[in-house]
Amino acid sequence: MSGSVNKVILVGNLGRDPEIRTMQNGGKVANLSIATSENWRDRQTGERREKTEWHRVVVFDDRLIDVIERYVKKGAKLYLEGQLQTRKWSDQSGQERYSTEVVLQRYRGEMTMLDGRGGGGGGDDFAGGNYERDYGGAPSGGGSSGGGFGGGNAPAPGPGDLDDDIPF
Amino acid sequence: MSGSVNKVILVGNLGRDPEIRTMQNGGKVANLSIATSENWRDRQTGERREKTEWHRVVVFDDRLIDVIERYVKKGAKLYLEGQLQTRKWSDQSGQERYSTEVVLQRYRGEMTMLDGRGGGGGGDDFAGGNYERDYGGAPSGGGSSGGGFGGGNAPAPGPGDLDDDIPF
Amino acid sequence: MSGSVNKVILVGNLGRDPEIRTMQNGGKVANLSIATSENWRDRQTGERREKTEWHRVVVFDDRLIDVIERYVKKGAKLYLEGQLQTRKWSDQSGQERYSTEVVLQRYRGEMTMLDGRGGGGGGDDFAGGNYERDYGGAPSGGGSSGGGFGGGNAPAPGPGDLDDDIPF
Amino acid sequence: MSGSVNKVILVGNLGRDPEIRTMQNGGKVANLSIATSENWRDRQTGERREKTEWHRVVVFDDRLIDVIERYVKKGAKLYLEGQLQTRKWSDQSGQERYSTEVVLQRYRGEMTMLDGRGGGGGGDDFAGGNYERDYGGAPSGGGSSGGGFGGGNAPAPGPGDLDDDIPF
DNA sequence: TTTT
DNA sequence: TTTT
Repeated sequence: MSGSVNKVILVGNLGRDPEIRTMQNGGKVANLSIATSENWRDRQTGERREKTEWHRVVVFDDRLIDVIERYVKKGAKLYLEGQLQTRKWSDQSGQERYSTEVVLQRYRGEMTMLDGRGGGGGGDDFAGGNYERDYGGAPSGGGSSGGGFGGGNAPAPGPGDLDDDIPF
Repeated sequence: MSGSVNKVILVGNLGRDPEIRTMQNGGKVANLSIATSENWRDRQTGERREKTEWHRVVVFDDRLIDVIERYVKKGAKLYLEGQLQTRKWSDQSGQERYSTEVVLQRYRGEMTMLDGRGGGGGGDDFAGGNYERDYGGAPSGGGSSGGGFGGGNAPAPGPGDLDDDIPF
Repeated sequence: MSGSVNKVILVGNLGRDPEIRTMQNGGKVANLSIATSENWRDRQTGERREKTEWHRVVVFDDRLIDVIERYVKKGAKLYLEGQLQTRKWSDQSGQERYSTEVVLQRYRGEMTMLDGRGGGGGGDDFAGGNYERDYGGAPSGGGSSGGGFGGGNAPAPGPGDLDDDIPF
Repeated sequence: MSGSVNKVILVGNLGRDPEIRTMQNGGKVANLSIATSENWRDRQTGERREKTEWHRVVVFDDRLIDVIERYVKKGAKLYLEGQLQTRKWSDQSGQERYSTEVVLQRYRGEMTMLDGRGGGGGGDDFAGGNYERDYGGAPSGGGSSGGGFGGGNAPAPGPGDLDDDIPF
């Protein structure tokens, strides 16, 4: 189908350490179990209640997996963006089962660490967060610049040279 | 847990008409089956391929369900925003099964119709789309207004009085 | 227009304490200045670079503002979800100026605190994050439940009773 | 900063044809003007009101610009995902001005056409929507597969072979 | 102005 | 300037 979007955004904490395996083709897969929860006051009883939801997350992006291996542990708080996928599998008795996962693939998912962790180790090429934004190349060309829409846009200032003094 | 986010955004088409039921408590539930898909060219074979993903969507918001009943049919293209929920149930043989759904609840979900449909049937209080933004009350208070951040913000212009002539 | 979506999602840190004012109508407004940034390695020079973007955020939701007043300080990391709005104003010389802001209104915005802070000050009815999910009422009715789609959905288990033992 | 997210999601219609220019470096830039709006009933007067918001969108991704050149015209409905950027410029009188835009860069933005248009012309490599998902390569490896989390995940079924018969 |  |  054309014209579709399939996007999941999660912020939550890992319930256990990531599980990382190598596939036959040499690629890696990381499985994460992440919890989100919500609190509310019960209208009837006035009591405070909480409901936790657990999400299966599967990462197929080797660069993200590098970061996961180095920095992501049980308890870590993550921002994750991926796609919903339901896959069929057969249980031990041969019955068809379905499992729905949040899948992160290269260029189709993002991961950002939200606690201070990371950065600790000598990892030169990863400074403690937001790996996704680091895939290479300048993030921009950024400057559409120029004044009016359709006016002569400027040369392309490049990131880092224009927004350090916004007055608010 | 505090500090969590659980959000799903889907744009896709309904694979069948919505199924709407009334619960014991009088509330309604709508079940939608929505497809998203992606296309890509296979690097090996050079062939074009497509993969369709089906999503179970459950709506608990009576206002959205009103709209669904009136305007949403098989084939309709929708923007949906909800939360991931996995629930346990027992199959006929007593085995535990899990099902993951995208759940829209009041104030915790959005639905917008993306084809021209709707609006057709004299519906005064719904003009063909974006029901979510219609929950009542002015959408704004809108005007933070005033010039500088922290400067004296103005009275609150209210929606509709300021953006009809943006020069781009 | 029908069929439109206007959504901004930010995760970043406050560059200064929130500014909160009371409007003529008695409602409150909070102004936040939040930074996001991205890092990348320059392909030419091989140097690491960073670009910071500052965002004006305006909150019109008194419940969120209560939380902000109590818990949100300079340096705090927040998840914010709101809408883009551009408003016109006149500078001291009478010139028309435009300012674009991320606006959070009630039921049309979310805020979640992402650092351990909050919860500190005896606040019984707010436990350190995710205020948005706390607007009242059970978050669910949650249980579509039942087995098959269209099958007889169950009574509505309610949050909190089903997902503490998902086996993954 | 590490740990930040800067994301804008828009669904709306183009108010005019895209403006496409070639930069000095040979890259292209597309400027789009897209409208979103919301409707609500005024609580005081009971009247229906509508507020339209206009957004400046700047696209730096040549692949998306190819699609825009071929298929995107005034009136087109689009799903767009990009980042907020505010840039400084000087007006004719030398005054500093700021302009906030939604910027789509390669691998950091998405665009999906939401009306039936496109696909018309012989465009073999683009079938009428969702260009973003077409960047190349299989979208997956898709199959984490296997039964349990941490259990031996299967070979990687690949997209397209498993979900045409999900029973809901 | 934040943060790492 | 769009769209309904």
